[in-house]
Amino acid sequence: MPKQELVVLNTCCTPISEAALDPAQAADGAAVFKALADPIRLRLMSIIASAGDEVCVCDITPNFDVSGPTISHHLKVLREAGLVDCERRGTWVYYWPLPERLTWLSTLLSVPAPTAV
Amino acid sequence: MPKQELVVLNTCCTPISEAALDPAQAADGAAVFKALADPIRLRLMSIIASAGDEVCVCDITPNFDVSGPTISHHLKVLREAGLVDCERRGTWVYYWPLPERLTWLSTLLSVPAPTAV
DNA sequence: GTGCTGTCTAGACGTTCATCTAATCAGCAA
DNA sequence: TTGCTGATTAGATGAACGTCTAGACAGCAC
Repeated sequence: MPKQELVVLNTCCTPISEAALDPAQAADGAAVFKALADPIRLRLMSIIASAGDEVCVCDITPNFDVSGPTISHHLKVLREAGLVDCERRGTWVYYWPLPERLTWLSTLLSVPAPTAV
Repeated sequence: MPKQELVVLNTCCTPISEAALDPAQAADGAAVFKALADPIRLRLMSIIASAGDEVCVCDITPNFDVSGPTISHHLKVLREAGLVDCERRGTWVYYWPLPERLTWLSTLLSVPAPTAV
């Protein structure tokens, strides 16, 4: 696989309900959300993330009604967003999740328990 | 690890790392992520969510380099995604967050274990 | 009423995106 | 080598998106 250009990985870990983002943080976050802002990609991500193991592209594609190249394109978007990674082994290519990214987004959106104010 | 203290509220609340989404769930989720997939909207959301109170549009707009109508358009997108709501009072319009939506997304993306594997 | 301010709506314009087909690359087996 | 399969890349096309200007609307003050 060619080297992929990842968006800035770390930095922001304060929930948006606690502090507003500066423009650069917002750009980073929006870029990752954009990767999840497509029904097919979100479903791809959920399939890979829930597998508990790596998943072969050959097992993914039949679940969708779009062409193989389209799936490949969406997987590339997820890859470039740092949400998944992949490796070719022989004939097949396997994908697995990079959970740090999901955790980061989850933290970003988390809201303190709505207990007493 | 300490159980994540995120409030599980409504409808879809199984993290994608536990179960894959069906197409309908993916479409719902993607629609909300799309609302956050723009730098200006994500920053708007963070300003409103972090305010701890409602925010006047007149206090929001000066923070951005785009025109008033553009801000208005983005606020409408956030509104239609169920992320914020607003009310006109006299001359000014005030926005506040709807935290259930954020909680839902946060839960969706949460990763159960610190991924020891 | 007139005038002013704050916000939203309408329409246009250029860019970005999702999708397809066709072609290419990677690996395996005669 | 040739042939076949799985996956990605390249290029084209139509739809969706972000932004703008101009105009409309809501409310307040005079």
